Amino acid sequence: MLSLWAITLRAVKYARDMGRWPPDAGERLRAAAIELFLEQGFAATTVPDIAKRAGLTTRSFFRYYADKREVLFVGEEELPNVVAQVFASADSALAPLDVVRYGIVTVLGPRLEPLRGELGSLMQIISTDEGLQERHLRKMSILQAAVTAAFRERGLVPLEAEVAGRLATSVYDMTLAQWLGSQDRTFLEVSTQVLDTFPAVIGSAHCPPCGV
Amino acid sequence: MLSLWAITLRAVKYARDMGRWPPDAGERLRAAAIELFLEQGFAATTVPDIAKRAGLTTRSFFRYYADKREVLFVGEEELPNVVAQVFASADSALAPLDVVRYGIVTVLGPRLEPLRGELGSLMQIISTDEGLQERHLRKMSILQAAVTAAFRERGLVPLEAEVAGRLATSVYDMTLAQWLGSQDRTFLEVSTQVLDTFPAVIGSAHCPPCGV
DNA sequence: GTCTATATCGCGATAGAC
DNA sequence: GTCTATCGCGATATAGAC
Repeated sequence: MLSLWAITLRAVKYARDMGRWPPDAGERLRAAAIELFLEQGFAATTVPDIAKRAGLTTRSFFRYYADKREVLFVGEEELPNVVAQVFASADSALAPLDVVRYGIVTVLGPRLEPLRGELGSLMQIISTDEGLQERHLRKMSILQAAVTAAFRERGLVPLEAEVAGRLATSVYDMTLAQWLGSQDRTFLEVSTQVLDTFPAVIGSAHCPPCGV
Repeated sequence: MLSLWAITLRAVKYARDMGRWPPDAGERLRAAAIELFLEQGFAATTVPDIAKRAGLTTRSFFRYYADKREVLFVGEEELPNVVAQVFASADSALAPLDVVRYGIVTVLGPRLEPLRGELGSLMQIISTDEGLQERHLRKMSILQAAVTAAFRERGLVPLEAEVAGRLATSVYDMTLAQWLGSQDRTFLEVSTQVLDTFPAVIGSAHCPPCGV
């Protein structure tokens, strides 16, 4: 009975100004979750904790997120779009690694540079939990699949496309880690250093033009 | 006391019958799990199912494996040893990619070639479940860390070592997938093709000696 | 080995919004 | 009325505590 009253009162409270329910339930849940993860740690935070802070129930949490980890990976479904955007505007004469460089300079860098603080919080939480690290690896795997597909459409044979996709993903992942771990380097500075390391490690094996 | 007797009796019995049954509880649990995963699928198989088929209790399962996925990843802790074995015998003049080639030819190929059937079953199960794919990615990540550490001890600077570690892991992962997906190619044939794809994709981008 | 917290999800009911 | 977001209840399974 008491709970029925509470529901009714809350309903009345919101009916006037902003609709039946408080808006952006998903975003409120996400904010509450990140707060709690930072305060108490990921493992120590339960879904009921999160739901309570967001003013919702456990059941509602699972309507928005398949599991506790997903709140840290929203927006992932946009990755293929970002990849497509890069490839659509990239000069078709560019070598694979230069397509990656182009994408970082024109799209990834500008997008990520302003988000340093937020990304730092996310990666800091992720680093504390094995399950989250696995989830991060899957995210990279999804990105890799998207890049591989794009390189294939660009004309690379499947094996070359997958290699290119893996290279691109490695560059991204390494750059992100180095950048967030550094004090004052820009994303672009770090990315350039990472990119140039690949030919340095592999390049000595073979170079058709000069025969080395 | 009773359990001690049981263990002793079983040990004697198995010594006689030469492993007509799996030799120990962990291995019996693993065999039961893989059977059930193949029969009913990973998600549809519960830990009580596995324990029952192995003649043990749910509690016992968790004494041997941290979770349901781990039965498919036993032996992973040996990976760093394998890596160390390769690097210990590799000519110190070899370029990074040639160290990888050397390790595949001398250690990985001979080890994996006879296990094709078993590895095929494992990868087939893994491909059906997202959680298992994540776990596989973490296994690759652990391998990568081991290779990176080994390259660092070999004298590469950290960034180069990580690139080399990622390259090595990609070669392994791609080779495994291509090999298991093919009909009659050997692990070594596939690995050579994969290895040669890396310079082909990267080489044309930049070459310090000739400036191209 | 037993007990229990917690994650996850299916189902039906409810309360406005349109 | 239909639709949608949410709640409440309960069932199952995992996983860890005692």
